[in-house]
Amino acid sequence: MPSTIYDVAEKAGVSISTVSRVLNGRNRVHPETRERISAAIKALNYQQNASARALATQQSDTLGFVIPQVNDPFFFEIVRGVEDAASAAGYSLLIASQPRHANEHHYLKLFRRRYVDAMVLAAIDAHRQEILEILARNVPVVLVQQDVGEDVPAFLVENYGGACALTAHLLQHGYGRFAYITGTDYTPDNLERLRGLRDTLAGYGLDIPPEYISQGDYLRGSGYQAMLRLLDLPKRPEVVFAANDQMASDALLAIRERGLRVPEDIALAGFDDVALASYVSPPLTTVHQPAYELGFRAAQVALGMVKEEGPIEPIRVVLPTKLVIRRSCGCSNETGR
Amino acid sequence: MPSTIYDVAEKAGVSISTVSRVLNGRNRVHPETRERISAAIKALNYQQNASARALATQQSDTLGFVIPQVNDPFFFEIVRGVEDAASAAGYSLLIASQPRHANEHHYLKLFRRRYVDAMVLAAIDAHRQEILEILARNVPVVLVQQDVGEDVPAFLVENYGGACALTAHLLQHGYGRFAYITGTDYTPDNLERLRGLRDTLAGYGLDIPPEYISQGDYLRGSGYQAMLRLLDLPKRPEVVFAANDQMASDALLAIRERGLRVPEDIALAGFDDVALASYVSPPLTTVHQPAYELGFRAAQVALGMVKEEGPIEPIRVVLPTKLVIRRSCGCSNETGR
DNA sequence: CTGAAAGCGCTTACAG
DNA sequence: CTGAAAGCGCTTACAG
Repeated sequence: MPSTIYDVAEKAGVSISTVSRVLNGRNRVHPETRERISAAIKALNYQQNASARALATQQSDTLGFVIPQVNDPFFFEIVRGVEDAASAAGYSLLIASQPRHANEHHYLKLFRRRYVDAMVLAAIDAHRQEILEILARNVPVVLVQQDVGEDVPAFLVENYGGACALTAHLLQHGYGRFAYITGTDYTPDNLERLRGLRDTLAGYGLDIPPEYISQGDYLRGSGYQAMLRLLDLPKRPEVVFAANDQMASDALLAIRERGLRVPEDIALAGFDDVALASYVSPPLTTVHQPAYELGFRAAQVALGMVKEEGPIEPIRVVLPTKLVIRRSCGCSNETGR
Repeated sequence: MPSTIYDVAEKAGVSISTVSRVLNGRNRVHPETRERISAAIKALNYQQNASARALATQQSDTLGFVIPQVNDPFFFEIVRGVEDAASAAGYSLLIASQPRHANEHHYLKLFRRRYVDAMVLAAIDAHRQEILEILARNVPVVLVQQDVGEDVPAFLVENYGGACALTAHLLQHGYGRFAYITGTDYTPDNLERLRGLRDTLAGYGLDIPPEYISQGDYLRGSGYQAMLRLLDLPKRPEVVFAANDQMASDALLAIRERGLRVPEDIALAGFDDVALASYVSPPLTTVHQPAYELGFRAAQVALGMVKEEGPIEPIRVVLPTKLVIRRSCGCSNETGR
């Protein structure tokens, strides 16, 4: 049986109020008394019961975090950021992963039980209504890589701008026939990236016909199939932009399997700047997303809102992306061209 | 203000005992009463307070999980397994990541507060003493990729056998001068793999001199430096076995940078069978570890022990590994030789 | 500086 | 089938 605050109080010859005081270190306690209590705590190997504390204080000191049920290194970078921010602030991390397309958002039920003082949802196909309800109860929610309206706090990334910068670079190489391997639309980034691609092409009087847009799902393997379809087109693309590095890497495998070379026969680019991107050969030209920072800052903001009074302010932060030039675009070294 | 069980009871015109009964669905309740209560729950959008429940029942329905503070895809596969097992059993997952070499094991303090009904520790440099203490309090802990003695439950992987099988295959190619890029010794696997390598070589009258063992740390980048040192040896190795795929992939970069080819000039192999292994070129011959299963089963066992009476049985499971032949070893296709 | 008491929101024997 | 009451282990005004 673990010992309780009563055991400590008894052993130290004081009331539990005083024990509680030294535990929480807020009020002043006579040094001698404090000493006795500390000794008793150590002797009994006493640990505060977190549930009892949570019940009494109405806060759990835990941060809820939800990610989609995928095995994407990009998300795990986000997780690391969230974890670091939480533990730096003295919070625990309760993680739930959410299957895509779940009709019931189980984690939300869980988290609404006050299990959690704040939550961050990463790339989750959240229902606007549900989130507003939670916010209305005054528990801070911040979204990462997701957007359900101006009135809910969100950390986003410069998807459009990143895609524009990348496309502009690709155009510099002189490519004219572009193809795009799409991700899914649970989150806004896929469409944003496509929009960046299209707008930039339009500025050069170029367009991208529907058959040059090949459907993938961001996950391992899908880029391979999508690339094969592109390769079967009467005129194969000169350059393909995949919505993430994973799909670009799979596309690379498909291209090579057909006996073609990257970038000589087909140039290639991805998005994310995941570790994989620099290990494939040729290494991928891509757009860096600050995944760790995304998670870290989102968690910081969510936790910061816990203490604040009044309604939650709609914060919206768009983190910059950065073009990373490697060799799959046709550049011969990593400093460009 | 979220509503409580009292609000529901009042609205339904019953006592809180009865509300609790329908909430937990154990005892029988008159269908009509149940109906009224369910309606009240829905109307008030009532959610059980998890802390209060945990305090009353003495269990939190959460599983604690600790991983080292590294960004290794191998660990994230384990995480997925643990998460799936936990949510299948109706448990939440409390995650903590533990810096290597931390003098204070913060997560342990946290988890001992009864925050957690059971815990699994993956590849953590745990102190045997601490773990025995926890076990003594009757909270199940199971280790993954770690071993602190026969009396604490652990899920391990056939590291020795895997290394033997790999080495045997490499020997078949006729290589004689072997090198090893080591990982760290926080967990037993590095030494086990080296032992497998050595024993198998010994069977052929071969040995591996100290200068052919190059120190890495499993993490990104270290394999590059370790390989460079090997390349600077008067006689470069014919084949190098890196303790994980990450280091093997970095070694590949180093070899290529020196203008050498894999496998023609130097053959290469890794361990883990992480996604990266099949994307580098040539793809890595490696040893598959059932990471997801490791996590899933460890969590299942830990959770299973929660309900059981009496002392915790020392379970010890060694999961099989599997040789995965690709091309970095010198085979020309993926079916071997 | 310290203690007695109420309260946080549940569950669970115990009666009936 | 249902209710009253005690208890889970804390915190926090309120007195003193």
